[in-house]
Amino acid sequence: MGELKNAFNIGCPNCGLQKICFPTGLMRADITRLDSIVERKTPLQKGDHLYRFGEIFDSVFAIKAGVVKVYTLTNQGDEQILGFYLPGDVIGLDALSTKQYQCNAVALDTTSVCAIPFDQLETLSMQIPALNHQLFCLMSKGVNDGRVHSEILSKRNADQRVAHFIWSLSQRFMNRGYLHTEFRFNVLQRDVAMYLGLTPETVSRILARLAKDKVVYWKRKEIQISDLDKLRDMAGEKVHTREVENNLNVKLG
Amino acid sequence: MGELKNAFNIGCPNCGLQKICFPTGLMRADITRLDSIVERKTPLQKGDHLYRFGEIFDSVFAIKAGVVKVYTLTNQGDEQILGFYLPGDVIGLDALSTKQYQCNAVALDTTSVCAIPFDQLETLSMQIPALNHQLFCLMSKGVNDGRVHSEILSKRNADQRVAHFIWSLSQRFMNRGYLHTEFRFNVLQRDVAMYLGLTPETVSRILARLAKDKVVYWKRKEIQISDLDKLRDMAGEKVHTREVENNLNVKLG
DNA sequence: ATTAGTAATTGATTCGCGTCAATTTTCAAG
DNA sequence: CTTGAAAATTGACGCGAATCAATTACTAAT
Repeated sequence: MGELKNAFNIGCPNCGLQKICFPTGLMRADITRLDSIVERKTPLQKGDHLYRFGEIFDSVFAIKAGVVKVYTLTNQGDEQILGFYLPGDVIGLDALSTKQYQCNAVALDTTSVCAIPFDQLETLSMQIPALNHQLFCLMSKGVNDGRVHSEILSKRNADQRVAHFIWSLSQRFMNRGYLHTEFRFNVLQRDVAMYLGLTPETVSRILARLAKDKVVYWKRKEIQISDLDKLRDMAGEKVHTREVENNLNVKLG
Repeated sequence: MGELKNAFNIGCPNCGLQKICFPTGLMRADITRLDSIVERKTPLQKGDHLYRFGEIFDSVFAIKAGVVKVYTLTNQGDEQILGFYLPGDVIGLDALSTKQYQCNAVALDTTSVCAIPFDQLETLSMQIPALNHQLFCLMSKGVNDGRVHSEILSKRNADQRVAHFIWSLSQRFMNRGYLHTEFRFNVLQRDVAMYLGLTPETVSRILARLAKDKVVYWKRKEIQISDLDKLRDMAGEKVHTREVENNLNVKLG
């Protein structure tokens, strides 16, 4: 009982997510200082909101366990889903410029988060250059993630979108040190469809085809990837060769 | 001659873009310190690149005059256009997390920019909290702009996309204190089409209809908006009422 | 275990926008 | 001014994904 109660109460210095969360690149002493301002919340149940559009921005959130969906409502009333966030991800930083949350964030599963009051975080980051830099990096990554999403939406067809989604999900599980060919992902296909700018029917048909072709099996909350290479190819993911990048690396005189 | 030569050499303290660029919210003395690290470049010609994908990130750029297109190349080789940037906009901040520029940035018109070496900017921002905060805000805005773009791409049809593009462009000219119903915008319709995830043919047809309906005339580099309200409606832009926001403003217990 | 409500599946049909093709217009270089 | 290449325009046609509709499979609450 006591153990269970404290399970979600592990501090930053002992957290398994240090490599991908805030503390990346911080000294041990600095992690302790960061830890001192972190508020560890009791776990959220499925359907609970972390924040809603328009609320006064006070904290950013680091996810320790579970899944969080970030979305807005269009004026026609339908959801625009902007992302699904996993343990180690930090959300809420986009509210900064307006001092109000610009989106809604809801737990899709039992979810555990750390809340970090932003004014304290900002004060602390003025004293710890590495923390400040880390904050910049997190936001910079947020911009880039949005760009990838835009590219998916504007350039790829339905098959590529679904393939890319599963492939990139797999990569995220891998980066976190989890099994990346077989994992639990408790998100409705309906939500994935919306995220990809597709309808549930289209996603369902594509998943049926992926199963028939023995590439991916996605049933209920379980995803199993049988042919990761084929999946990457279908996703149209570029293989990063240093050559290509260097050829483009022509300086402006 | 001497005047012309110095026209692009105005310092931050006298720059007309203070309200929308970096100096927002800074004290006069701080602006002077910022000014001291700014490198004012000679104007770029149409087609010149500010930076290219993969180059080592060293500076962010504030645009003083002209237009800059930011884009990437997909593995199929076609352009993914991520935005058009106007005077007062700051670009390059997304390169931060990887230390390499993640996009290409090219001048579409004679363009004047300030380059700000990022290591110096970061050092200075550690000494000036307001500057650090402003940097956070700029990046936060970048994230939100990306989200708006994603929403356009995933939820709106071709007519709404084009209408929204012109309307939002108009708003940006307004915010900069320029004429917002009649202005010069030296960007190819082909590029706008790519940005909107459409083909040039589709954009051309829609512009023809907008002209027939006496809403917008876009010929060559000139845009003239005759019916801004109609345009906003067509764009499907939500009218921000405080009521709606407050209704959503339900705190999590 | 039963049941009601939500999600997923599958098929038939529709339609918005892309593709292809042919002119016309624009713009920069000589 | 001339000329050639790039951009924009306009029309005909086809396809991919949305929509509509009906059935089946889950899930959670009684």
